[in-house]
Amino acid sequence: MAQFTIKDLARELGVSPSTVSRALRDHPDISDATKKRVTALAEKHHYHPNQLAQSLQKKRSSTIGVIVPEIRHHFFSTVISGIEEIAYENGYTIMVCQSNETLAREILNTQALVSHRVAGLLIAISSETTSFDHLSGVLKQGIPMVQFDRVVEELSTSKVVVDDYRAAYEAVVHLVESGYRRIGHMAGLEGIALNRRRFEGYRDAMRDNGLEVEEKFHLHGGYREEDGRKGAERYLALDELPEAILAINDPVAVGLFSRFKEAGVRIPDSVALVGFSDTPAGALIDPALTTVYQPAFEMGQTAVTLLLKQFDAEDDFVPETVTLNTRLLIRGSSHPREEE
Amino acid sequence: MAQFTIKDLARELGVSPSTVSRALRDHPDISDATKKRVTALAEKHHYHPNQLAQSLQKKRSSTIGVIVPEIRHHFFSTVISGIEEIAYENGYTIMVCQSNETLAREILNTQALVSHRVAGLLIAISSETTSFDHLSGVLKQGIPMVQFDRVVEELSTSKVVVDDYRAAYEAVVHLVESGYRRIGHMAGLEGIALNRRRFEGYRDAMRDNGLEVEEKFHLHGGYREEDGRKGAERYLALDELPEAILAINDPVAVGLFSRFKEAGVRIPDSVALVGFSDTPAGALIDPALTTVYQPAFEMGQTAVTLLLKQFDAEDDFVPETVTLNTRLLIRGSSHPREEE
DNA sequence: GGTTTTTCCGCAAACGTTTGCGAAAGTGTC
DNA sequence: GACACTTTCGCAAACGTTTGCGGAAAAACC
Repeated sequence: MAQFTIKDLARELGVSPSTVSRALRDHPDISDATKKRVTALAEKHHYHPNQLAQSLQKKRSSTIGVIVPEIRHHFFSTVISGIEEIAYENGYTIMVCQSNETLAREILNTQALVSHRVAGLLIAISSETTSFDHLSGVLKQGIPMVQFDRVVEELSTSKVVVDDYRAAYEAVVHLVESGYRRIGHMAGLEGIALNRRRFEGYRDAMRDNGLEVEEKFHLHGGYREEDGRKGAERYLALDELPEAILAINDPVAVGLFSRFKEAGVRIPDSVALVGFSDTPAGALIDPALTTVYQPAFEMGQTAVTLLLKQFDAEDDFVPETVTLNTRLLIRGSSHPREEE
Repeated sequence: MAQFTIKDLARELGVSPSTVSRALRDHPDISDATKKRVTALAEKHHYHPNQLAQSLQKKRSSTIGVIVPEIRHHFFSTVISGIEEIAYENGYTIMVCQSNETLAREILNTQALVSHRVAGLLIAISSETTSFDHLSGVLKQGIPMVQFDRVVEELSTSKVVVDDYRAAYEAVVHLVESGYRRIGHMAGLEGIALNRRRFEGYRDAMRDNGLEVEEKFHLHGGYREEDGRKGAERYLALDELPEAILAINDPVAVGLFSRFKEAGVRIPDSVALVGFSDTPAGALIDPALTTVYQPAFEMGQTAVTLLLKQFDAEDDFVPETVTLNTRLLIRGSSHPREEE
């Protein structure tokens, strides 16, 4: 009924628990004969070691903690998928928490994971996270940590990011080459490094092409489709629309798209759109959304890999930042402008 | 540097570990004075109990295991989100595994979670899962389990499902009322209860409306968009197309949609489409996809709730099956047929 | 002031492992 | 047959908790 333990095996075999333990771990001190007896019985009873006891004793668990803003967002669930994949291959299981984009929950999440003595922590911070005490706390406890996607630069950890600056820059160049000049930017919240980098890419690309950033076309908002719709409202309330908009991500772009469409604004004839991160939805809207593809699955894989590397390094470890390549997927929503 | 323990607190305060433990848990045997001293110091050192040790000692962990076919699928990541939400509120953290739709990994997943001595298990089985020894094994170990979405009827556990039969039935009725008669069904794999129930709903609705199920319009395939595209190929290879197709889920419907669109088949004029489960993509394609909305988030919430209920029940527990309501979202892809 | 009761706390065992150390056999050497 | 090794195993402590039990001191009773 209950769980089978080493002691039970030991009793049944008439040996000591330590012998069973060593036999199972193939310790040279144990004779082949008893090893066979032990493994046979273990097999028979479907014995699996209690990871809790094992972790406690070894002071090292086989669990990796993951904190993301929202599990159900396509980008993050894909990252998690990638994380699980590699973690699984290396004998780790993952504990997943979501901060719901709030700092308070993020703090509680980290505490919970520390309490569970995870071997390491993978995190993409919430949009509210501007103080990092909870994270440096984790580091101080000696728990390895890797940040991905949304990272705080100040913290000395490994990081996996994409080159947001370059991605945004290239997206704008593409728009310019397609004939769009008055290009707006529907940005995320201010103060977030990722948003700032994308803005800078946008700004510099504009400047380098002799174009001016028109402040009225530069809005701030959240990360969801709903925020995109709200943004569209604000654009519609202006006396004129930009020729193109670079959105902070795909959901926002889709929000802009659907609200614009309702309002009778034609895409891309009246307003061209470019998003970030290739959600499946983007490929299906009509016209399809031009977007910066971000390798979410690979990002998850890379994050764990860096963490595992840190596990092995122990002493001579130096944080590493991996920048993954983005790819601009050019589709209908930024179709070259017909000359007029 | 390392983790702070009860012993450290005890030493620093000059009391015994047991006193610290009791003080932290507000045991009446401890005086208010020492309770204050203990909690103050614990606060100061950011002490958090080691869950591993706690679980080991209490023989009861605060972790809930979750196994889904694929984390990155919208439906499942939404379910997981719902699970995490309620689990979090009740002081549980979740361990997430994906079976990648294979039985082999599902078995390893269950073993890993049993090894971690999860308090309970939530599972949606893989499409390969036709033998259940690994699951009955879990039950035999005394670990409570709740199945959701894809369930195996034979197992005596609580379940959360939607009424697939009725949902499919209603979808077909809607198509019939919209003027479609020769209705095909792009089904999932055979042998899966869920697929069978949807098929039966489809079949009975056809029969009750005096229509015939035409076998050539009844195809089997997987769950992904790609499978939908393959299905479309097979439909296109027929000498004629059905007037409408009920797809096993949204990704498949979207796959049908995009392949049909490429082939110049007009939706819904030539072929009407109905999907299952309301992925965001469905709302965005043009025409938007008529679909059976499945309350994924709520399904996750309900599953944990049932599990928690079972935790409390202990002795007098009887498995319970909750059937959540679906809702047919009628959109453009099944627009009433113009009379000819 | 003696007895009983109450208050407060510590000892020790336990949860299921792992591991250093020591000890009992067996093996080999001269 | 004495000695030194080698092989094979068990004892016991430890990981960080919790908890039954008992005991010392304080409080309460007559």
